[in-house]
Amino acid sequence: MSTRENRDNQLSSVRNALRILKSFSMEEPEKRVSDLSEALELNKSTVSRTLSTLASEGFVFKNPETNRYQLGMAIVSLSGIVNNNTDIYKESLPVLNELVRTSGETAHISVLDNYEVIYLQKVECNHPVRFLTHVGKRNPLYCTSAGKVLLAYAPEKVLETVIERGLKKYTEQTITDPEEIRDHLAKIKENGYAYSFEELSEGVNSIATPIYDYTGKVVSALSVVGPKQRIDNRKLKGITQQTINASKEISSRLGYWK
Amino acid sequence: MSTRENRDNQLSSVRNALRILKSFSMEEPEKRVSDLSEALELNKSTVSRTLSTLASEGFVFKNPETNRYQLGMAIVSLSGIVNNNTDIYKESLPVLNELVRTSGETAHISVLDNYEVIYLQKVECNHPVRFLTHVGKRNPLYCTSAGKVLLAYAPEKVLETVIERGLKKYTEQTITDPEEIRDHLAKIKENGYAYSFEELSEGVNSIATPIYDYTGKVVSALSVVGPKQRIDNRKLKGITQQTINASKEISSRLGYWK
DNA sequence: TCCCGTTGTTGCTTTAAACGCAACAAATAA
DNA sequence: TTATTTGTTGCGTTTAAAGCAACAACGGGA
Repeated sequence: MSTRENRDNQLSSVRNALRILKSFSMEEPEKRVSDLSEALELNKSTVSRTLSTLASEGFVFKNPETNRYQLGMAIVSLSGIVNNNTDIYKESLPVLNELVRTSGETAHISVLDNYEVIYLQKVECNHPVRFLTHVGKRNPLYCTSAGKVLLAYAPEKVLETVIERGLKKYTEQTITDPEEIRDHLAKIKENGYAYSFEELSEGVNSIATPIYDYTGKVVSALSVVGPKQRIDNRKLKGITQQTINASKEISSRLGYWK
Repeated sequence: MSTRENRDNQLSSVRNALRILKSFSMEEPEKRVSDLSEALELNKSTVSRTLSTLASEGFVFKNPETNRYQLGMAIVSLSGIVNNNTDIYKESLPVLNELVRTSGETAHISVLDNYEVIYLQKVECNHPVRFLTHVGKRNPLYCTSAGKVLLAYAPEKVLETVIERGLKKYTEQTITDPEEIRDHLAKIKENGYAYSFEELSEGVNSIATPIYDYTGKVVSALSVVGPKQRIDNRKLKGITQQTINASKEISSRLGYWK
């Protein structure tokens, strides 16, 4: 999990800028000054000047056709640096490709960040069902298979915080009882893999396993996601085993011996 | 090219924060407060407080082992949004894969940003020669094949600026004469493809072709890069044709009809 | 292991810079 | 076209960022 301390003693104009950047989303990739001004409760002029600064450094880009702002290429430059310095990123791609080939489903690598699961890498299968997830997407920890794996191996304190923040019921299957989650995570640690059967989205199942680094710490999760029609009882065992094998392969590439 | 105007009328603390983010690189992915303070000529306390703010929003991450700062996951989240809203990104992957399979060399998609070429996407070949480029990497426009393609089809003003900024001689083959570059780019536009024979790095050749969007504008370049031993006279014509075909395929997927 | 040099953070004061207001310009809608 | 909403900029006020310095916390070396 990342450091989110020191809420005080911070630079408010920088915070404004970062909040502006974060307010862009897959659904709303283009924003206007007024939108941001209203949403973030900042003065129009503050937003305008902040965007101007962000634009001058390439973090946002003013679309000359729509006159709206969108995220800029500086973001891409920086993400390339993050990726290349995340060992998991480098080592996992060939293994992911192979897993997608054998399982026939989309696979992801994800890590825990700020009490959420964030997808670092994705290899899509050929089936036309798409865009459930994307690189950079964040999801809750307690109702995705990858999130549950990460949560199961994370310090107890993380689970406490997740529970404190509330367990929202996304579907009929979402576990919202703190005690039930605790038992569930204990079992995941026992088994070495996690399932999510429609716990976040109706009709979507997934399987996840932990990835260890050379220190023996769980640093990320490998997950296979697909519609429940394809990830069904008949195929479950096979895909689970393939996922376990793949995560063992990635772990060993990261220097984990066991 | 992106907007880099309004050097005045900007928020200096935001600029500091963005400069700090940009100072991370592939070679130096971890930075200390003092490093940044010295490099950017900012007071230690300013850097410390800025980093603290960046950390609280997840843009940097304080490595608890080394006590150094590195780029954070918020960057990855945002880059996912940029990618998914760049049409080229979505449409090019399968074509790139096929091109890498047939040509046997690494292929990239790149765009022009701030008078540089930036690589948006990369599919690596199986050969063990690696890490010449990476997603997010920036290179000069005038001595890479992708850069020259983008430059050839960009407004004249861009070339003017590039020349004004100076044409650094990276190798014996780098073109540093403004008149020569003009003629060279004119020929590229005539041919519809560009070569770079060791113009940026000794021993590295590349081939690039333009990608058009539905408005008929060149929005990006497709390039194939490899060591000169493999991209030699014998193979050049074949790979050039494959690259042309692939870029036509991507262009048509973007709605370009011709 | 201990020590010393270097580094990171924080309180406080000064000063500079960010904010809000308002007016103008520009774009969009009617 | 006009009317209305939206984006930018100048200016004065006020807040907040920068700099200094002290302290704490590492880290390297003996």
